[in-house]
Amino acid sequence: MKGDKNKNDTRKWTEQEASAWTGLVQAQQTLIDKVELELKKQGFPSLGWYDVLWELERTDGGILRLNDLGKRVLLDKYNVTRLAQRLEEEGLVVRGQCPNDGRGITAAITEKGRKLRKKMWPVYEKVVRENFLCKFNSKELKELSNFIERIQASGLNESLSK
Amino acid sequence: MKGDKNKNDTRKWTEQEASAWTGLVQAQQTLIDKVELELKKQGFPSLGWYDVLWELERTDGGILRLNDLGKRVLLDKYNVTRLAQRLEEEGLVVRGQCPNDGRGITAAITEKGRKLRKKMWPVYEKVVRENFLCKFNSKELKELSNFIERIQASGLNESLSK
DNA sequence: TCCATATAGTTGCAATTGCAACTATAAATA
DNA sequence: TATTTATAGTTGCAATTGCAACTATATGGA
Repeated sequence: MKGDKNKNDTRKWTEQEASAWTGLVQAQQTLIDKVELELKKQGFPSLGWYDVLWELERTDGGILRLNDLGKRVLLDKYNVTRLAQRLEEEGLVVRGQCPNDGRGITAAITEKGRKLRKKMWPVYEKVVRENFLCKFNSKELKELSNFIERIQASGLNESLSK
Repeated sequence: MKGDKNKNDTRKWTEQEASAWTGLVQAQQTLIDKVELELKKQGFPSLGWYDVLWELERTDGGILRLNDLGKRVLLDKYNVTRLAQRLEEEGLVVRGQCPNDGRGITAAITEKGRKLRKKMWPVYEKVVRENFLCKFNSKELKELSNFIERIQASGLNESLSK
């Protein structure tokens, strides 16, 4: 552990590297912005709400612990707490005690929640299709997916906590 | 405009489509989260601050109008106003009147701003390299870039404003 | 069993973001 | 030139997010 300073040290990026990274960030951000804009334009809640409703709906029984929910939608726990609160205030979700674990709180999607999600879907799907999916054929989509999976595969030695 | 309802209408997504989209969103989010976490851990300001400083620094003269700045970092105008304020409070940027246009406000990076950005860079670059760049060789990176560019190429008929 | 530590969730407060209304200058046009 | 319309930026207020401290239950030993 001595003279290996420039092993993984700062380097100036190649054009390729810079464009891949900034492109990835900006493309995703722009897509998300478009989805959010369209949802709002049509009077729907944000994508964050959609994500939670969808994660619940796709789960057996439509119920999840806040903790699990948070992991799936990449939210910090304090934000899960509050989002669940807001969703409950709107009647889209019901909170309850977790049966096995005295610490656990569950969120279950309601009928109203399911209906709302279903109405939001076409709006969401249309934006993503027209701005993303439509640009790739099936083979390309697979290649892209493979690249992306590689990104997600955990890093060198990074902790995966969150 | 009559019976063309299901032309671009909602469809259920294929596995491929779903995984490409959610993968893209989650991968980018996870990467950004890691960068933010590491910056914070080392006592630096957020990525948003970095982006602004970098856009200024890479510009001739280190100066930009808030409007242009906002476009480059994908921020809404009211957020640019405020971010510029905060950066100025920290002495990282100086605001001024735009010479040509009476409405315009400029932001110029200061020496302190340049120094800070330079110190942040290795932290930022390390996270991106170890979690993203290192997973692709040069050829793959080029392919990925090409895919991403295709996403960015404006959609069917979308307005590009923002 | 008792204690230390880890995990789940909540909450107060500060910072940031989003929305809508507002001011001021520029540009277009009659 | 006078008038309308578009653009640049700001600001008050509400909603959301981030941080840190806190409560309560679980879990793993001594």
